[in-house]
Parts: sequence; C-alpha cells; structure tokens
Amino acid sequence: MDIKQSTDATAFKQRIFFALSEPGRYTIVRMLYHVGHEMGCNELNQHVEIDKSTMSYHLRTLREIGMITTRTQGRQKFVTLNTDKIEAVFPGLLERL
Amino acid sequence: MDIKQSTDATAFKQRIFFALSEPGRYTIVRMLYHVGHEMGCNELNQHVEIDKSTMSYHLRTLREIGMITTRTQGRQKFVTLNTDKIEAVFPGLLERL
DNA sequence: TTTATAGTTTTAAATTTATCAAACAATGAG
DNA sequence: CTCATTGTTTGATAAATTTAAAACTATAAA
Repeated sequence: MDIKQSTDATAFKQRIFFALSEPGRYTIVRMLYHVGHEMGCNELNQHVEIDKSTMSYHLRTLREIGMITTRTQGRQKFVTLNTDKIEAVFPGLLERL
Repeated sequence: MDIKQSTDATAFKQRIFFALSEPGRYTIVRMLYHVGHEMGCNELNQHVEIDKSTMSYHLRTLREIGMITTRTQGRQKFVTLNTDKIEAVFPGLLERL
C-alpha cells in the first residue's frame, strides 16, 4: 500500500478540489459540463449572475488550473471545459456535480 | 437537462471539495482510506506532522462536514472515515485520491 | 474616426481560512 | 490525590481568497 504519490498529480487534484469548493466556479463547471459544448462568457454571465470582473477572475482561476480552455473570436470569448483532462484523474466526477 | 439541484446535496458536495482542497486534510482523508480502518489521532499525527491543535481543527472540520466520525476510548480518540457516505455522492473518488 | 461592446487587470477592502501558543478538560497511572 | 497524557478550545495573528469599482485593451460598428 503506497501512501505517497507524485506531487504534480496531487497538486492538480487538489486544485480541482479548490476550484470546485467555490460556489461560483462550481456552478460554472457544472453548467459547462451539462451544456456539453463551449459557452460564451456572456452566456455564462446570463446564467450565473456574478459581476463581470469576478467572473473573469474565476475563469482565470479555472484556466490556470487547467480545467477550462478559452478561445477568442472577435471581441467575444468562448469557454470549453477540459472534460477529458478532468475525467482522466477523477472519472465520473463531473456527472456527479 | 436540469441545471439546478438540491441545495443540501450541493452543499455537502462543495464541502467535500473544500475539505480536500487543503493539503493536511487531503492527506488525512487519503491515509484513512488507504489504511482501511479507524486510526488513533496520535497515529495520524505520526504520519502527517501537523501541530496538534491544527490537527484538532482539521479533524473538527472533517467531522462537521460529515466525512469522519470519532470515537473516544479512554483518553484516546479514534477516527473513522465515512466511506459509504462519501461513496454515495462521489463513487470512486476516494480511491483516486 | 468615434463610439460602443466584451472582457481583463489593477487596486483596495472585506471576508474567510489556517496556524499555533496557551489555557483548559478529561482520563489513566503512580 | 497528584502528575502526566491526549486532545479540545480560545484567542490572536498571519495568510489566502473573494469581491467589485475603476481604468484599461481590443475589436466591431456606425
């Protein structure tokens, strides 16, 4: 029984937990997963009701952790959930959110 | 596709994430799971190396969330991971920690 | 070019969380 | 009873996190 594990892997897992411990980010991730495709930031804003700068902050947090990817088109940004990456470490987690 | 869900269920899930976002608590939960049976607080202290009052604080947090249960025997306390309860909301999560 | 829109960054303040020393219970041992 | 042990609670501080206003960047539209 091996108690220790790679620091990197652990760090990623813990940051996923950190991300999901905040209600706003939890809702964002949950919505992205259930919608099943990328969403525009404005679309997210309509559903979540967070100040735009706070939203930007949370999205940056999720991006830095590696849970989402953003794409710019014109002056809009689209957010994609990195489902595979999350599933790789915690299979079945997203559908339970 | 239902985006909303019970507040209670969501709260429990988020508190699990909160609990596991802290390295000390993450380690405690991970160890309890892998050991597979209850552990004495002192036994935990030997493995985790946290100040005893901080350990007590983290264990109280985990207890209040409902992730562990404690039993007193003499002047020792034994900690049990509420595996079933956690598995019920996030099956397979514990073994991936 | 000018104006409006979409989103980011900065900054400051508020809130939450983690840490540890010290005082405190409660139990067992001598 | 007295002392040592195990763990909790309190209180004070430090550190991290969240929030939102304001200034800013970049692009589209008029």
